[in-house]
This record gives sequence, C-alpha cells and structure tokens, in this order.
Amino acid sequence: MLSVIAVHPPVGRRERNRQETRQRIADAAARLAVDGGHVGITVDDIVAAAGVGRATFFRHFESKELAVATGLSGAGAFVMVDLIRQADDALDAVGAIRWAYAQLGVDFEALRSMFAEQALLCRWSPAMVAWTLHLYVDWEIGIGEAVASRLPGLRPGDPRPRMIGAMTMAAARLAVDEWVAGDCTGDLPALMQRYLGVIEVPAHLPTHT
Amino acid sequence: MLSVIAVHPPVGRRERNRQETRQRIADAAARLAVDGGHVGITVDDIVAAAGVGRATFFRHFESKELAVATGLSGAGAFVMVDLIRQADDALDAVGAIRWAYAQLGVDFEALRSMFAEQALLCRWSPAMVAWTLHLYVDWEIGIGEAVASRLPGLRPGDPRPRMIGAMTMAAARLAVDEWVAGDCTGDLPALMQRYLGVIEVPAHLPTHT
DNA sequence: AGAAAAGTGAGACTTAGTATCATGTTGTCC
DNA sequence: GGACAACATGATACTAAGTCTCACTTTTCT
Repeated sequence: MLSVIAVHPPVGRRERNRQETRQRIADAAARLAVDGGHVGITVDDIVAAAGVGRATFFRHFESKELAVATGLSGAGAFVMVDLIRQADDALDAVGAIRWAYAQLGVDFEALRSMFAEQALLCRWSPAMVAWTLHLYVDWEIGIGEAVASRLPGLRPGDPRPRMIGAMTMAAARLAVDEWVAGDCTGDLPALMQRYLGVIEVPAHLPTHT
Repeated sequence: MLSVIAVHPPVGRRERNRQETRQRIADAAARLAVDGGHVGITVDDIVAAAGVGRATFFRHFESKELAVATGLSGAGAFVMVDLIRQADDALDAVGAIRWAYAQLGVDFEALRSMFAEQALLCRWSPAMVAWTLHLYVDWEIGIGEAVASRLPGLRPGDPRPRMIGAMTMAAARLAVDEWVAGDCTGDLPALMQRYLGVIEVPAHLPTHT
C-alpha cells in the first residue's frame, strides 16, 4: 500500500508548488529588471507579472532586491556547482574549482553580454549589492558541499569547505568587479583564474590545538 | 598667502563636519539598537537621538541597517587594521593577520559580551546580514591595504591584497557564525585562528599568462 | 566681500515591508 | 474515502523606509 510512491526526493506536491511559485516570482523579477534596465521596477510590477499576491511575494523573498538577484543568478549557480562536481576525480578541491571556471571560458563570447547585464544589475544600487552578497552565502555553502569529498581527512566541523566556498565567491566577485571597471570588455575567465590563483588550501587540516 | 595652512590632512572644516554628523548618526543608531535589543528601532528614533534631520540620515547611509551596522562595528575595524600594521615586520601578510587576531584573544573574556551583542544584532534579520556583508567590503579593502607592503613582488592590479582582505573577512564571519551557533560560549579567538588556518597565499604572484 | 558649492532641515510623497483574516489546497489519520 | 489539521495563498489595511524638492545655512574659493 504505502511506499512505492516517492522514490528519492520525498518532496510532496505542496513543496513543489511552493518552489514553482518562488521560481515564477524570481523569473518575473529578473525579466522586468533586465527589460527595464532596472529603472523604476517595483514589487507591484513583479507580483503582477508573476501572477501572485503581494503577501506571497514577501513570504518567499525578504526583499525586492533578493528576488531580483535570485532571478538573475537563476540556473547559473547550479550550473557551476554541477560543473565542480563533474571535474576529474584526480583534481583536488581548488583544482576542481579552477577547472569548472575554466569551462566557463569556453564559448565565453556567446555569454559576454548576458554576464555584463547581470553584473551591472547586481551593482546597480547599494541595496542590490548588499542583497547579492547575501545570496552569495548560499552559493558558498553549495560550493563547499560540492568540493568536500575532495578534501583529505575531512571531519565534522572542518572549516575548509565553507572557507573554500567563501574564497571562491570572493574571487568571482572581485574578478567581476575588475571586469566591470573595464566596461566588461576584458577577458573575464582569465581574470577569474587570476583571482582563483591566490587561493591555496593546506592539503591537510592544520593540526591545531 | 596660500599654503602654510593645511599640514598633512587636506581635509577642510566641511569634510570634518560631515564626518562628525555621520559618526553621530552611526553612534545613535548603534546605541539604540543595543539598548532596545533591536526591537522596533526606527529611522525616526535614530534621527531624533542624533539630532539631525531625516533627509540628512539618508544622505549619509543608504539604509537603516547600514547605519546600525556601521555604528556597531565602529572603532573595531580601525583597531584591527592598525593592529595588522603594527605586527612584526618579519611576519608575512597572513602571519600579520593571524598575529593581530591573536592579540584579540588576550583579554577576550572582558570583551565577550560586547562581541556577543554585536554578533547577534548583525544577524538579527536578513536585512541586517545583507548590509553587514556590504559593510565588510570596506574592511576587505582596509585589510588589503594594511598588508600590501608585506607582499613580495607587488605590482599595480595585484589580486592578492583584495583577496587576502576578503579571505580574512570570510574567516571572521564564519568563525563568528560558529561561535553564535554555540550560544557565544566557545573560544572565539581559537575559532578565528582555526578559520584563518585555511588561508594560504602563494609567496609570489603566480606567473600566469 | 561676494558668489559658487555643498550640507542641512522640513515636509510631502511613493513604495517596501508587516500583520491579520478569510479562503483554498495538501497531507494525514481514521 | 471522508474529516480534520497544516500550510500556502490573496486581499486589505497599516507602519515605516526611502525619495524628492525647496528654502536656508555653512564652507570654500576668488
């Protein structure tokens, strides 16, 4: 009678609906931001475009900016985390990250304008910057989990996964900052490798205490 | 006639007044947040306490949260940057940072409750977290400048200073996160060293390109 | 001294964010 | 399979953040 139903993801219809609503809102927010160049986009615009009530918006996102940033980043974050996971097993944690971002360099020209649009919108206002940074924390965690298995001697509470995630996001942020400062005309993948080059992680957890 | 006036800091009275106003606002914001446990503190409260007009508030701070965060961090940031600068010349960049944060460990108990208060307020709401992260960017820059002279082969555009600043702030943030998760009862300086231990920077700029 | 430039205060106004309640939908237990 | 609990939504009203404009004062430069 029971079982047989849910296979792996024990997510019910309720949770699925909820995530779909959240996605609709984020998508609408990002689309409006891109279309309008961000000028004058309001929460009422977003909820109208997403076809949800105003209260629902704030149940899913703590601020307008977070919704826009989430929509802009969209699948991008998941793509990167997946890429890191797919890197050659022989690569260590930082090596896998460098490889993943190098893959982004292949065919970068096709994505240049999209990246530029996203980068500029995320820097449009101080509030956008602040909430984008807030969003990055989630990515830090994701990246940390993605590389954890590559860390020798990993134990519960090991600071390395989170730190590697944070350092990676810092490299990405600073690389894009420099890229934007040069009017998005430079070689972003190369800049990214340049900043990632500063990251070095001890092969083993320093035997402290 | 001219010259002879300003010695080193070419800051005029106007700039000084401006900074004083900004400081008054930040101080009032932090004091109200600490006193009231943050509950229900409004911009009108802050401007009344600071004795400035509402418009002036938003000329100095892009959001209420940024004002509170700035006031809370207050002198702390400057103290750390100064400490890093005062570290023994024999120490390299990361060594100087580790030493500076180790100094914080001396007499930590006297500061424990103050740190706890500040840490909890900065994590009170998602908005506080977001704007605190925004504020951290300034510290990143400050730390980067403070250690730049310790980096061999430094050249314009070198990614190391900013990256070291960002990695340091990441370590601080994650250490405090873990400390707060343990109800602020643990050994924060030790946690800090633990996270800082993950940072390793190549002695020389990787000869890329 | 006088004019340009920049900071401030006051108030009106738009919009973000919160709280409450009624309604529909999903999950669970018999 | 039906009833009930739990949760997601929508609508509305309300508080407070953030913007804008204008009149006024202070600083700076010539």
